This record gives sequence, structure tokens and C-alpha cells, in this order.
Amino acid sequence: MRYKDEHKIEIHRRIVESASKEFRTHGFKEVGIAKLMGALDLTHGGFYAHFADKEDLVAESLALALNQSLDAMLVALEAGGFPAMLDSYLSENHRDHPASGCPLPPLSAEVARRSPSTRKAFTEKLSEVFNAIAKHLPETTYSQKRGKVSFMFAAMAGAVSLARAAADPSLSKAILESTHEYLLNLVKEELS
Amino acid sequence: MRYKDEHKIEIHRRIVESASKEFRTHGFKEVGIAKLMGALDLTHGGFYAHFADKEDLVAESLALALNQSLDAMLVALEAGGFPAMLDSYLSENHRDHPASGCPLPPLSAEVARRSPSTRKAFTEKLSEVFNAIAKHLPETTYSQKRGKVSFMFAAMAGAVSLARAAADPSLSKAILESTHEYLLNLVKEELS
DNA sequence: TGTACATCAGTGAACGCGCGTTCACTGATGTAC
DNA sequence: TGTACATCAGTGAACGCGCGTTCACTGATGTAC
Repeated sequence: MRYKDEHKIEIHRRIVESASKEFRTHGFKEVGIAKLMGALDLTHGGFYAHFADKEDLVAESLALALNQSLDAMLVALEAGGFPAMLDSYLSENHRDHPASGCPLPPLSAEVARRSPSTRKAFTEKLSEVFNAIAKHLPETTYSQKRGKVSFMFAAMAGAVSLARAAADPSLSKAILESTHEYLLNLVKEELS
Repeated sequence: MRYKDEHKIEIHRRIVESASKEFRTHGFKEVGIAKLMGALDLTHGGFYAHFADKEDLVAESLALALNQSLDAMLVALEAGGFPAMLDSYLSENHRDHPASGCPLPPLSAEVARRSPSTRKAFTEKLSEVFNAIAKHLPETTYSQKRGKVSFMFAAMAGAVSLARAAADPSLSKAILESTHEYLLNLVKEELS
């Protein structure tokens, strides 16, 4: 064998990690394979030793981003419950750093237009994320928990997406803050 | 004069109308000028008699889409108040027909990455939409109305975007339904 | 009513560019002796 | 320890393609006479 197995796995991992950040920042279409490989000091041809095609990378990058985002949310949840998670997700810091943020605000619209296999992989991972967060809710039934989580994610992802689009800083901040306020009320009600 | 003024205005209008639908369905990057003009039985070169560049068309198409979407919401509001508006916005019909729907779910993430002038035009129009809907709310202060509208739009746009991305029909429907339920409670509370 | 003319919306070839993907190859590395 | 060899991750030229934009032109139309 030429290289250790670890070597190929490590390069593969670095491509996915870099792509995941670039996709979240610029969208799938705007990020080319040559640029992506170049950033890792590799050439574009080598890409196909690691992935069947670009769609393959898109699916893996989405899964990584969802995993990273879930980890960040669980850390916040365990440190300070839902208020801490909302603080973090609906922060100006999250709005201003899409590369390390949740993939839902920048990419969910594009996911809707991609291949069935990518959408399927995305959907399964999203469902896992919903379940993991749902576990921390006080509602009694699984269905209630899932319903509340679905709503919270829709509102959080929508707020960050709109806040990024808004050119007026005060409008952008107002969208984050009002979403924060309403969702905070929602999670506080249940604790009383 | 070769043609009546009306003629040019009418062609311009048809380009924007067609582009607005195509952009909402496929995104800005995926829709090319040649295809767009071809659909109207025109050739790509003529595009530049109507617009300075593609960005110009993007900005006009967004404004049209926001106006159309606002009109639809106001019609629903006047017919059946907020419950009717939520029914319409969070329907499977809206999810399945982006071309004639609100531009926020499919395009807000892309708007965030476009030129400052496009973002500025978008933001001003969005603010008008917020104000127009805010007028129908029972809250007492302008600030309260704007806050609530911001939250509702974040949740509605996020829900439709996630519902479109989800490949699993039951998850997709659940996202729309739970968002509908929570927002309905929100607007009903205020009426009592 | 009929004709000559000026206008300019629309045409289509051409431009440079970046894209995803293929493929014959190369050469750094781990292994065998 | 030193050398020959096999492997295959990575290279880079080439492919066909679609993109946004430019520009010399054309020809249908409204206007002037």
C-alpha cells in the first residue's frame, strides 16, 4: 500500500470540512471543486478519488454541518437550557458567521432543489436533530415535543435567514430579538 | 418612434414577471438570461435594452414577488383575518407552488449574498410588507406590532423553507402544521 | 391614401470565463526481500 | 540496513457546456410629407 488508510480518510475529512464551511457561506452552486481542492493545496482531478460526484460531497457536507450545529446546541442546552440555546442561535455572532453556523438558514432552500438522495440524507439527519432537541423539552408526548421542536427550528432558521438578508442593521437585529423574545416566552411558559 | 412606449414597458414587465417566477422556483444562479428571454420568444441580446445587468433584474423581480405576496396576504387578512392568512401561507399548496408564492422561503438566503443595492431594495420592500401586515395587529404600540410581525414572518418563511427541503412527506406536513398551530395560538391570545 | 424615412427594440455571432467530469500519467510511500 | 517494486492518491491537460455581456446589424413600426 502506498499510503496508510488513515491518510486518505484524513484528506477526505478535510475536504468535507472545508466544503461544509464554504457551502454555508456561499451556497452549493457558487463553490467550485477546483477552488475547494486548491484551498487544501490539492488539484481538482484528485477529488474523484474521494467522491463519486459533487452531489456526494453536498450530502456529506450537509450531514457534517447538521452534526456540528446539533453539538453546539446540545452544549448550550446542557449549560443553560433553552434560554442559552436561543441566546446562541439567535445571536449576532451566529448571523455574522455562517461558516460555522447552522446549515438550515443558508441552505434549506437549496436543499429543496437538489437530488432525491441528498434530500433524503438531509431529512434523516434533520429528524435526528429534532429528536435530540425534543428530548430536552418538558412536554409529555413525543408528538407534542416534535411539534414544538419543528416550530422552534422553523422560527430560528427563518429569523437568521431574514436577519442575514436585511441590509438595515436595526431591522436585522430586531428580527433576531423579537424571535428570541417570543421563543423564550414559549419555553418559559412550559416550565411554570 | 419605432414602437409605442407601452410596448417596451409591456415587454419589460413580462421579463420581470417571468424572471420572478423562475427565480422563486430555481434560485437566481440557476436561471440564465438566454433561457429567460427564450421563454418569451426573445433573444438574449435584447435583454440589455431593458436592464443594466442581471443584478438589476434580480432586484426588480424581488420587489415584484414581495408585492404579489403582500397582496395575497392582505386579501386573506381582509377575508378571514390572521387565521385565513396562516392557512394560506402555511398550506401544502403554497409549499408546492413556489413560483407564485412568497419569495422569502426560497430566496432570502441568496439575497444575503447579493449586491448591496439589491439587498437595500429588498430590505426597504420587506419593511413595507412588515408595516402593511402590522396594521392589522391588535397590539397597541408600533414597536410591539413590528416585533410580532417580524417573528411571524421568520416562523412562516422558515417553516415553508424547511417543509420544501424535507423529503419525508409526513415530516414536511408536520412542520407546516405545528407552525400553523403555534402561530394561530399567538394571534388568538391577543383577541381575547 | 401612398411613400420615404428615422428610430431603436430586438438579433445573433462572438468574447472570455468558470464549471463538473474524465483520463493517461506520475511519483511519494509502505512493503517485501 | 539497503534496494527493488507495486500501489494508488494526486496531477493537470482536455472535454463539452452554459454563463453574462458586448456590439455591429436588421427590420418592423410610427411619423412626416
